[in-house]
Amino acid sequence: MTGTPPTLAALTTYLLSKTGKAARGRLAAHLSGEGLRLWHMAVLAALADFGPQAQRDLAARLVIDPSDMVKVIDELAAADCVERARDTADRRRVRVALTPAGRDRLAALTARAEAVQDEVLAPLDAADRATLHALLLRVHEALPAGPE
Amino acid sequence: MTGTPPTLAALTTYLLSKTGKAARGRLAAHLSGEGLRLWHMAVLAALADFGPQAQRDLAARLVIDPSDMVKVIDELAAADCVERARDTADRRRVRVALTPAGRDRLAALTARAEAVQDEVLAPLDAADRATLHALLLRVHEALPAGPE
DNA sequence: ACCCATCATTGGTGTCAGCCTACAATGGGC
DNA sequence: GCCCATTGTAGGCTGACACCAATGATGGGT
Repeated sequence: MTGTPPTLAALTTYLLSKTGKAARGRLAAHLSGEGLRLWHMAVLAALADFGPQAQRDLAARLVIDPSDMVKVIDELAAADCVERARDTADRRRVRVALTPAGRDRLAALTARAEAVQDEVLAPLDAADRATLHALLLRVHEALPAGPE
Repeated sequence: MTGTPPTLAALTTYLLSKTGKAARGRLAAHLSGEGLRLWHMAVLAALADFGPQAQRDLAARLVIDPSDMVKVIDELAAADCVERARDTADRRRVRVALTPAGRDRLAALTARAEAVQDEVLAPLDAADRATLHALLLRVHEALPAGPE
């Protein structure tokens, strides 16, 4: 079966959307096996890369609604991946920090993500993957921050 | 603000997912202005590329649930983009065909899609876009058909 | 001391995509 | 003629996602 209509396959954005969705879907499937969603991984990554943060700053950085961030942090805290502590200087703020367990969890998740990546990018050799990554990075950096 | 955590930006699949979502979102926004969704465009493209089809074959080709296909065709028919006709040989089947109006509509939509593409791929020159497209095409073709 | 802004939190809304069941009409094997 | 498979159709359910309003605690300016 010819599968995809050539009119669509000719659009780079279509391929981008389709392959991106495939990648996201696969990773999400793996994560849901552990009771996690993609936002959980994003939060863990942000904490690992940028250190402990006020909840609000985390939400702003990841461009997620603060009220949704609460739930994500709730679940991460329930899994001992994250610790909440009132900021002693400004007691309105809650400082969120990665626990050792959280760091391990993140390592395991990135390993899974790389496995998914190997699967999705199977037809490309190392050089191809590098150029693809570089191109996408340029596109991504030029994208406006928000979802729109 | 540093925006994206490096741990995530290092994953090609993350960039793929993010840029793909951006592209899809922008095009969807344009389409919704005309009361259409992405599936409508996909169906129009499939009809233009492969000719009139039984509804079931269309659904199988695009990997969409037949019951959802009904609604998409309903809306396309209401907009005079598509014609339904019972197959005279097998009266269970419905042959769906593109109308001239539908063909025009598709041309307008692909023009919009290319405009969105120009916007998203702004940081890349023509050569970069060509290599990106070629790489994505290889990845896409290697992807299994279904969503999983 | 007072007023307003900020922060985390709760809870609710709307949308959308994907999926699954039931059903009526039709076709085709036997 | 009978039984089962196929096709289009209708309807509803679910999970994810984004967004928004209200509230209680706190901070800080004046």
